[in-house]
Amino acid sequence: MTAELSKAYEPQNAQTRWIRHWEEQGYCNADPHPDREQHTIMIPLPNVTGALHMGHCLNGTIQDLLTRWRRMQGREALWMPGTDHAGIATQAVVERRMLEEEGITRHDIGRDALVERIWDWKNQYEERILNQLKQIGASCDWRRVRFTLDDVCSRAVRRTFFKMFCDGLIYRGKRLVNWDTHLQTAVADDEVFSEDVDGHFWTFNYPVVDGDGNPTDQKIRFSTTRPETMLGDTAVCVHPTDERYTDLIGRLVQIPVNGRCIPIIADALLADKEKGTGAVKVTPAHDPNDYACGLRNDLEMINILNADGTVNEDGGEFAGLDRYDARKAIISKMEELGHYEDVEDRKIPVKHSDRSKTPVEPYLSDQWFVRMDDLAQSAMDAVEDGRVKIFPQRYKKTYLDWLGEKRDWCISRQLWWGHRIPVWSKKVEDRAAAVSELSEFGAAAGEGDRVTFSDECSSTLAAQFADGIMPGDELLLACVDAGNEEVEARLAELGFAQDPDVLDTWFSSALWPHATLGWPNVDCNPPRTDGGADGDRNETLDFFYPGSVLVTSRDIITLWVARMVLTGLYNMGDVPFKHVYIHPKILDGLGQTMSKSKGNGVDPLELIDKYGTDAVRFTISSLAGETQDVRLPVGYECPHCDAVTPQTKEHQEMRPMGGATPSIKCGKCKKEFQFPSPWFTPDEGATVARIVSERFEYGRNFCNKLWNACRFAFMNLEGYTAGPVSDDELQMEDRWILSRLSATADEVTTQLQRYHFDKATGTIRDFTWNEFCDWYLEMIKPRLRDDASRPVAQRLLVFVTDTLLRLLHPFAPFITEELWAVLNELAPERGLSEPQTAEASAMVARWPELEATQVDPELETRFERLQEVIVAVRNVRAFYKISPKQPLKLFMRCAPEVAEQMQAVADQFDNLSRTMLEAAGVDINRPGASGTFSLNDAEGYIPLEGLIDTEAERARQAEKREEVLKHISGADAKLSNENFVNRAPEQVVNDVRETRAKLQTQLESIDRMLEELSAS
RNA sequence: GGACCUAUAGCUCAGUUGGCUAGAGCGCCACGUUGACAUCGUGGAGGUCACUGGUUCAAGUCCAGUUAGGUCCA
Repeated sequence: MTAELSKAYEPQNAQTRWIRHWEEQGYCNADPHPDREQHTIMIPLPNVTGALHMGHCLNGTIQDLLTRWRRMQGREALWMPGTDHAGIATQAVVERRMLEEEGITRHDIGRDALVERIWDWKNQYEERILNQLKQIGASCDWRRVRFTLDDVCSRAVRRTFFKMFCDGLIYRGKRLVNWDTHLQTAVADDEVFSEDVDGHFWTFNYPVVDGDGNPTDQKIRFSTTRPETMLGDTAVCVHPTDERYTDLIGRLVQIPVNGRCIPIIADALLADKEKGTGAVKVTPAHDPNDYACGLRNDLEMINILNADGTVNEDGGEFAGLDRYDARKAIISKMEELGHYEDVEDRKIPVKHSDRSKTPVEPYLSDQWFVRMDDLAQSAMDAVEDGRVKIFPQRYKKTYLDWLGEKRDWCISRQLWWGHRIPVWSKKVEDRAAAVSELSEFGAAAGEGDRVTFSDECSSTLAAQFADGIMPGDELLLACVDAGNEEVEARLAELGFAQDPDVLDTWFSSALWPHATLGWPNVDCNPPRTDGGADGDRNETLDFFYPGSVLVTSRDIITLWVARMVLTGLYNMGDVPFKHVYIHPKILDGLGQTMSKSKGNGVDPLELIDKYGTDAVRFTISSLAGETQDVRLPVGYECPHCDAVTPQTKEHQEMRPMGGATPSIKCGKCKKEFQFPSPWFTPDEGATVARIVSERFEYGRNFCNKLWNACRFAFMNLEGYTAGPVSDDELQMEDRWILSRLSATADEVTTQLQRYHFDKATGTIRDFTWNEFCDWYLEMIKPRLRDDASRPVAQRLLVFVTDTLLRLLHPFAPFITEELWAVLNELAPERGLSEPQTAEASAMVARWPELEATQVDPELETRFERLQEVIVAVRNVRAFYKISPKQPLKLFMRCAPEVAEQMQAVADQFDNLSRTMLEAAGVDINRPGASGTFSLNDAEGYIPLEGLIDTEAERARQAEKREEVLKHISGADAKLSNENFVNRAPEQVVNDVRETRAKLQTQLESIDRMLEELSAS
């Protein structure tokens, strides 16, 4: 039976079919299987703000590669999929869209309506993201898809919060945050970027007053870029050793615009004698440095802003003004009062919110915190003692440095989208009355700031007293565990109000590795399909936790990896994963990180459409090693003429202006076309360019090569029978390919274990292309045409193809399945020693573990000599422009044992270079008019009567001679250096001597040839 | 300000613990198409390993500094 494959692999069709097939067969599913080793990967949950880009594609490809590889090794391999709600990012995207398209803000529609809109957005993008993952071939257990805001994850969040609250790890406190006045929320430090803007540097003075507030004749000068903060100044600060001001320290100044008197203090950390006047105003509630200074010097902290950036009631006559209007008003007031001195233009670095792109204000507000000291320490210990290993190792430092700071974790966000903080609070008039009010939930008692409950209630409710927002106020905070809606309702009836804030997204993502497996529930989701049942333990969690490896990018080592370790240890008592592989980041052609927010993200489906999934995966894995970044220039393929326009920054930033969808003019055919962008959707029916990237031709070409190698093999399997092949039936090329195949399988396995995907990919590509295709297939062609030798050649061919497809499956799942299916038809039974029926699908085939004894270095060396001779002959042929079809004769001068080897493979000289080996031995001399070549231990002559160009040949050899001489002098320099000979390891010295000898042989044979050429 | 990374062929990148004549893919040049593959084959050209010092018998590789770029944390 023979089958003829199409001339080229058609990816799209195969992809659709196999995705469906895998899902139907349930190959991607993983269930507890106590007699098997487990392999667990938790996806670094992509957020639902937008579609995945090539960075995610790299991330996903690697996880799938590992999962498929481990599955083939017989592990119960779980890859858990899901997405992240990404609190602020998603809310910001939806709000921005809403404003752009409808001109409304969240305050126009209210909390519930906004949240509903965000759920719609989430549903849309979750679907798109999961589809993208499926299209890249992700073999996730799709039954287990989780979302950080779903019921299962929410329960884990509630339980963790409750547990931490009970353990005293959660507290409420004031903190200077980056306040986004547009979105009216705090944004984290990593959600802020700094940008230089044109600003001003004003100089003012404050009059020094006496104890009664009466002016003296002194004044103190200072400069500021934000005059409006004057309203919140609570000190003026100078350097303690600044002689200009020594006598003023401890005196008072009056703020002219509101009349408040504030002290002049000395603080070496804040004031700088060299800068400006040496004096600075201090606004602790509105500047990070001033805040620190305020804490050091116990200064009053006056908040002068409302959440929307307008001046609050503490601003007196300026109350209600926007901060920038207030700035103008204050400047003119100061001028009017005679305290204005000077202004200069200056570039000022201003922090902007990454979410709204508006300037943030440092803002003092109430926030919730997790105490990090012990938690952080536990996570540091886990990495220090190797329970968690980070690859590449250098990232260990990033992790430890960050955790080492043990900064308390601010977990509250003033948003509407996220896990609502499960705390209800009420103002307290009388502690005893407040405690007794809670007694209806179970015997309650006050103990310091904490309220304790009797046992039956302690798993439901926890409470503590805390300071309220206004000075002197006291609050009772009640935290409720999940699943106690009746308690929540009753608290509301008692006048308790739930905290309006939501939790930081990372709080829920930190729980991902155990929450997705069902913690703290005992029933697992989905239910077991193997007839087993979970009893009072969650077997799924028990079996799959802890995970094997986390695959992620370096920028979230601190945000996420560290926190997962810490919550894993806290909730589960064990680390969430044993290994962390940090992969390179994908940069665009301009060297910037590819990101959802920059608009330079390339949808992998674009490239998959052009090159096929396997090509994209293969290329991507060839890029993933220990390096930090990978540059991926892309271009737009003109839909009219196919010319490629490289993507520029302008393209990335183009947005619809005045309603018109942006387009690009092709440089070649001058026609316009639209293009895909994260910022907008091209017009219906418009001609849209495809995104392409030359780099993926690497993978596409490889797939084509593999396809055609198999096509060739399949065309030659007519009459194939399975059967054992004994050692003495093997030809030299068979032994060689088996040796190389074993070495390759071993190397690929080793490199995968090390997370060196680039090397694994390179190894298997080199084998396939440079060894299997270039040499082995060529060498067995004559045998496949010959009835007597065909059966064994076919068995070898089938065996090597089979092994190759297994090795390639994790890298290129679709094409290998496609080829595997055909191979199964043509040669269902295969194997060299004991042929067996092959597995139904490559995905569930066993990973090759070949005998190391098949690696035969001595044979490989002999084979290399054969290759060298053939290349040398081809070289001569090319040099003299002799047609590949014209037969040549070859004479070789070499040692007897080499001659013997050459004679043994003489057929292959004919097969591979159309050359008859006429004679070989020590006494061979150059026939007249011959082309020549010299190798380390042999020289060859090819009679070229009538074709030889003596001058050209002499020049060619002379050039070669120069090169050899250069290397000889290099070797001589070493060998004549006594220090080298005496101090370098013997092995190294011997190697150089050996090289020197080979070079000498080469030189001698070149000289002899030159001599003969001169004679002829 | 602190930390990490990168700089090797025209382009994108490999190059273990220092040690044989620094490699690959793409691109380029020449030749080649009736039998697996032009998404290909054969052959070839192309590099002062960013710069300056240092350590060493020996440096692309180690150390210090400089320059340029990227990133994280303040």
